[in-house]
Amino acid sequence: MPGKKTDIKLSEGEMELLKLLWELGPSPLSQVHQNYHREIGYTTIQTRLNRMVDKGVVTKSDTYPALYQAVLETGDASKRYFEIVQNMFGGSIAPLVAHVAKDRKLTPEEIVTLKKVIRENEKRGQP
Amino acid sequence: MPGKKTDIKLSEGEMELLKLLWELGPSPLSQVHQNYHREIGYTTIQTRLNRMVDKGVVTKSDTYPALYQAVLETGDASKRYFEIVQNMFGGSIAPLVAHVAKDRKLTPEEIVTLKKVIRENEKRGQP
DNA sequence: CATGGGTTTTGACAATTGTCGTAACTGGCG
DNA sequence: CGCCAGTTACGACAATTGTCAAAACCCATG
Repeated sequence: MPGKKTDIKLSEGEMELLKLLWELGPSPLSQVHQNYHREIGYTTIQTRLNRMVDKGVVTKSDTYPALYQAVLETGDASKRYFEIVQNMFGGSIAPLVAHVAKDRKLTPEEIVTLKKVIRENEKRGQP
Repeated sequence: MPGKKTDIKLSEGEMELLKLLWELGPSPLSQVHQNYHREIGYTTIQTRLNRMVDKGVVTKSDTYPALYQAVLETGDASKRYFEIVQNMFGGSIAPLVAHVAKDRKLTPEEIVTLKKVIRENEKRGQP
């Protein structure tokens, strides 16, 4: 299938809003604005959000205070970011993980997840 | 000290070139151009590179075929990317790793590194 | 030293993004 | 119903980025 989501391009600022929408869930502009991490014009957020609607990564309800909602799933964005990281580290995420781990402790959950990932990967490697 | 590197902003395309410069080492434009992963105008690369020189992340020798060289270290960019990823996943890289592992098999080296990271992290956690 | 082929400089232009101001619109309330 | 505060639609503008063409330049070689 052509015209996949693959070619949508989001800027960092848009990613920021996407993340915020994930956290907040469907929200009216006012809420997104209030929860934005820094001082910024109301219509600025509006414009950004609307551009995202155009790109199809966010939907806007037709209710009165319209609700904006992320369409793109966390996984999709994950993917996009992975592409960036991939490009950066030549595909190896180990250095990145090492870097992260050096800066802050991994949570138990993360460790569990990582271990599982490794285990499954090894298993898949030697059938 | 103010005006730190912290505030330089590189686009994805610029990061791409930075990465290429790390791989190639100091290189003349022609080389950077030849090694670019896709069809693109010679002067396009040049413009991008020169803009990076303006930003101070790349130097350009004054020799005849001028050599471009990355100033920013791998670690710095790593850090920058980490910041993005951090912002994205709320700091947890586990999902990212999982995603990567799902798409392609991890190399033995990566597994070793990851395991080590986990081990050290656990150790640090329970002194 | 004149030439021809890479190299560099210039200048341009479109698309994207960040940022708003302001005008138009909607709904509840007095 | 008419008004006010909040919401939305429009449109504007600067900065950044991607992309190049064309002119100007430099130098080894004939």
